Amino acid sequence: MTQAPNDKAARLIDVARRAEVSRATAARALGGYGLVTEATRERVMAAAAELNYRVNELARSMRSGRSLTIGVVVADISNSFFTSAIRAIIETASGAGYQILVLNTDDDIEKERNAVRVLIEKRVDGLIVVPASQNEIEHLIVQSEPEVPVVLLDRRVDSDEIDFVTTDDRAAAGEAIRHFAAAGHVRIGLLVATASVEKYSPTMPDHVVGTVRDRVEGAMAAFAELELAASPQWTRFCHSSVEIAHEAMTEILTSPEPPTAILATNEEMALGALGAAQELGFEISEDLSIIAFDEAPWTLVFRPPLSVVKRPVAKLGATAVELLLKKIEDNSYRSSRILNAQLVVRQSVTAPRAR
Amino acid sequence: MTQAPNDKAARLIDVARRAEVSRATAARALGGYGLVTEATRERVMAAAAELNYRVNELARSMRSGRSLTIGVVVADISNSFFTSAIRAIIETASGAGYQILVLNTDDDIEKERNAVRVLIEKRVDGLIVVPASQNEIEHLIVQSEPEVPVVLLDRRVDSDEIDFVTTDDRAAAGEAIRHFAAAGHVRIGLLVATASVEKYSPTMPDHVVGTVRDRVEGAMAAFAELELAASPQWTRFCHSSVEIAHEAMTEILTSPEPPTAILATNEEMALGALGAAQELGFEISEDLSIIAFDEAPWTLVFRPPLSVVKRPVAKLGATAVELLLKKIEDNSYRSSRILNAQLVVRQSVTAPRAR
DNA sequence: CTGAAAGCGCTTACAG
DNA sequence: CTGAAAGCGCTTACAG
Repeated sequence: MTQAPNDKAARLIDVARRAEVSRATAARALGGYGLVTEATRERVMAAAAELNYRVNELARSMRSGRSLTIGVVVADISNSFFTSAIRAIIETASGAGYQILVLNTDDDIEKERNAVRVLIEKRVDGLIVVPASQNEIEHLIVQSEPEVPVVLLDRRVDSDEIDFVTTDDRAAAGEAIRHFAAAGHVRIGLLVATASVEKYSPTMPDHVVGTVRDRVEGAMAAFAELELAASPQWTRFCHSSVEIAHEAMTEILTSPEPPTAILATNEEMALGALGAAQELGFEISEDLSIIAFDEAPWTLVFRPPLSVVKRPVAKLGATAVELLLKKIEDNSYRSSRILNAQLVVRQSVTAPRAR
Repeated sequence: MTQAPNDKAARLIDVARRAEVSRATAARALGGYGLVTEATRERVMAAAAELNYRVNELARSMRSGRSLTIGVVVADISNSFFTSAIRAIIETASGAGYQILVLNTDDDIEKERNAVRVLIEKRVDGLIVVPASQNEIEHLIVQSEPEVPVVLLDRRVDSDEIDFVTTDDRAAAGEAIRHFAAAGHVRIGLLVATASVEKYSPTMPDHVVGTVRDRVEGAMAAFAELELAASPQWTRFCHSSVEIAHEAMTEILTSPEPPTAILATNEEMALGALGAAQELGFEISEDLSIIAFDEAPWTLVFRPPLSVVKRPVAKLGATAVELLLKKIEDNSYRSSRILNAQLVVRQSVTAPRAR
């Protein structure tokens, strides 16, 4: 009777030998499928336990053609919004027996391409991607035959060929602007995070992802509707980093006629805006009202508590996984979701100080 | 001449046939090893490109016995400290050709056991773990034959058998306490995060991880040295959540003789402490001085800017990977690291208000 | 320089 | 109810 060699992990065949059955029978007993007598099953289980047998999922995946692994390509793992999404993704996926391979791109399209390639080589069953660019998306479409299902998270692009899960940021941005206007603001600025620019710029760069465009257009539509001016003087498109947002905000606030309110489209923008404003001696809400996208945990504890656009981040992540799993089941399945975002009014917006 | 079937991914054999060579030759050309004539190599590369060939890493891993994957089991992916560590882990690992499988445990020991089992079944080459418990660590030691190398991140346990990378939190906690004392504080409280308690408790639970003990002992040693009382009245051991820290802090601050200073051992504790203090009308620094572990991005923008114990989080993550890779190379390699932490003095500590 | 063949550890039709 | 055998897609000694 052969024992498992001591220096190697026990294999199915070691278990089978110890239980004195064939590999097929051992596999059936262990897998809990097919027909096995109770006595045989117990013998196999005992042998497996004694040998501390762990199935080799690599081999299983080879055979079955499914790796039970989902690749997640995220633009910015430092951002707490994406972290929360990843948390939900991990939870939902592991509930369905899938594990998560995470790659970070820092919004670099080259890293994104590379990440997708690596994940496909690892034979992930599907991909959840927060894309860096609106137009450089070939690697997300034609990646391989057979197609690996892809769902975009948070950001959508203009291709009909890729499904996405995002929030209604157009409406949310409009609501934020209307909230500022209702408080009496007429000079309202935008600090917009986008991967499409190196540092920052007063005009919208080409090829920003749909989500960024939505936010800007939502704001612009509200400006038009309220007959408010939207001056490039008050707006900056920034690479998503606190430092760059800080610089951009400093420029805005030191301009001749600075805005009295600012909409920051993510956590980094908010942190940069707040840092710059405080550095220049602006009191938040009295001198500068602010609304930030995403309910980062600190926004509640900040004084004054920040009014935020709250997006259902856990649901976003969970929905992306659910959609992806359906696409994995049925490769012709197509569906995208737009979840509602909601303005949470706290205390960072007040009437502008009389001049 | 056979073509790759249209509905399936091209395999090595499809490339080989198209280039009219054997699989062995195609593999050598593609892999860039062994001997191949330039002409053959080009033919193979061309065929691979035409068929959009992607090597199947699953098969490669089976054959080579290395999955080029590292498993990361993290206790709390919402905590920005761990997120930053993961970021560094991903970066360092992918630089060395390894990918990262991330599982989250919410500090639940059962989830941790399960995570380790799943990762071993996926045949990860090594494991980086932020362990939930000090004593329930069998699953980290005897997990399988041959042993899968493990490096603990941030938290260490008392076993000599497991390597770890952590920071010198004993010294850091002592320094924080001395800083409070130097400002004139005599009633100093501790808000200590630990997975070893359901909600919160004034006494140290059994089996807290070494890192937690270090922080407490570092503080206690400083108290003794300074001849300061350490009252359980001012201290709570909390499950690592903002809500629970908030509750615990409320209890502390509403006690007859509340502390004038508080050391919060992570981001959640800090957020909870701040929330509770503000809710009760305590001015931060005037009524309650505070030092928090870890330099979360918001601590700089908070008013007053928070004094923090800054730990080299990126280096922690990178070092864990480096150490793990060495252990993967040489399974007898043993090494642990304790990196320096540093008190960053900002403005959240001032003299206690005269009573 | 190139190819035939074995083998990594599984699962699953097929036969009995 | 159980087993012998093929095959998933690679790589690598071995032979030529």
